[in-house]
Amino acid sequence: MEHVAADADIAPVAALIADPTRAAILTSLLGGQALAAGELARMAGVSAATASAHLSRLLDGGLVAVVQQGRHRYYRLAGHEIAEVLEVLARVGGRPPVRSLRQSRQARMLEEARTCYDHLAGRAGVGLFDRLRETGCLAGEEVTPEGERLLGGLGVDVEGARRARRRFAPECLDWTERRAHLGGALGAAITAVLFERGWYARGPVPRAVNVTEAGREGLAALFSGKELTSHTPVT
Amino acid sequence: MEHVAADADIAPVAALIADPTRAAILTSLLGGQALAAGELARMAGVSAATASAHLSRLLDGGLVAVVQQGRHRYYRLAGHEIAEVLEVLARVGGRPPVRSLRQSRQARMLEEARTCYDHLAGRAGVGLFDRLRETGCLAGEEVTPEGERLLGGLGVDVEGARRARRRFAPECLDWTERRAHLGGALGAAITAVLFERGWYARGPVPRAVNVTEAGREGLAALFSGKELTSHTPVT
DNA sequence: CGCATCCTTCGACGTGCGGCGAAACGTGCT
DNA sequence: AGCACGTTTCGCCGCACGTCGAAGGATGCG
Repeated sequence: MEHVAADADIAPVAALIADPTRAAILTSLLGGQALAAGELARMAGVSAATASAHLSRLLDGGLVAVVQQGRHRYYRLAGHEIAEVLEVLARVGGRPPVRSLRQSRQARMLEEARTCYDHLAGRAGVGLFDRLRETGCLAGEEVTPEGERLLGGLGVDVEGARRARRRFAPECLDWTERRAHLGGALGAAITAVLFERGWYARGPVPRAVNVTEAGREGLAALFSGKELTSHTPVT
Repeated sequence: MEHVAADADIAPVAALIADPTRAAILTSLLGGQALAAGELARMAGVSAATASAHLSRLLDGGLVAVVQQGRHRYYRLAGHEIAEVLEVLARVGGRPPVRSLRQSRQARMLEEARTCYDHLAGRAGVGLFDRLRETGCLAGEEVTPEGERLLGGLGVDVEGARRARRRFAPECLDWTERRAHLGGALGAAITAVLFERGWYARGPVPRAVNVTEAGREGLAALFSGKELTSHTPVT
């Protein structure tokens, strides 16, 4: 390299992400939750030994951080910049193959609404998140009294989610929308209710979901200030 | 992989960047200029055969694009998203040690005005391109009679550029501005004149250039409707 | 204490991939 | 046509790395 700015070596970092198993581990961690080494091994579909080796490399590569808790070791992404890298990488990685019509239809469905781990993502996911914020149901990582009333009326066990071992209401980066949607225990609880009520239904494509007619109406009513079971106006 | 996001495979893209030689090639291309295969081989410090293999993989990985010109094959990054990936990757891989003041100053200089292969790029480059379009000197890939008069008065050999083997007046994507500037034979011819007249001067940093006082005045006069040598008003 | 669980280290195996030289291909120059 | 040059293709070699089973610490529970 003679003339060009001697930039940072990007190769080592890229190499860490380049392995499919490590990539699976990292994307599993993208939700923001810290996961135990064993869980990550299962998710990536490799033995514990293999996962351990990968986590070791990711660790001293500075891509993940670890917290020991009892006999578990919980790994998480080392910072939001790491999530950024994965996001932008996914964007170009997803592109180039000029997908078939069938695939592009599926891709559009996934962009519209899908499950991310166990909560809602895509346009539907960030939309829901935005509305919860706008209406003052969510403030930071906490549910306001107002939100507690609205979600409780829906049938969401907010208290149960709060007691769960996972993080309560973390933001989860959405790669198709480049914005946050609701993850964690609360995101999962809400999503579960949406399915129970039949407001969302799983589609033919693996992670794709569709809003039902009932869901459209229910959500509109929910955020237009009407209670669901009773008729007491809000605010 | 059973439940977790099977989003876009980031691993294959990362793998393409993971090799030091390919990383060197890609960062060499980050300047925006299209470089010949042989040049890239020299820069990366490998044989032509090796570089060719890498370029081939980068090509069908969709990271670079190629333009054949005579017996040369000029490679460039496939798009601004690729540049983005490299930047972000460099951000986390590169020692967070914030760039020195000296380096950030250099970076700003490059954003303002630089040479892209042999023509003007950066804010100055796209600005010049915009003005040529606005004033009706350029229409598509052609120079209008009006443009011919203006450029001819400047001292640009438009006819010579038109006879050149390279493309006459292609748009060249500018990474820092994310917009087009003027490349090709005409872009090079104009840039050459700007240097001859002393309107632009090369700076201490490799590809950086600076507009001179004479250049500021000359360009202002040029586009305000005044001829340079004669005094015949335009339009 | 002793056992179970979780995680890591060790040793060994297979393969994938980057490297080069030589030859083939295509294009421009005379 | 013939030569020169840039680029790609073709073998071939060697190393690095991902994989696993088994053994070796840790830690928590009864």
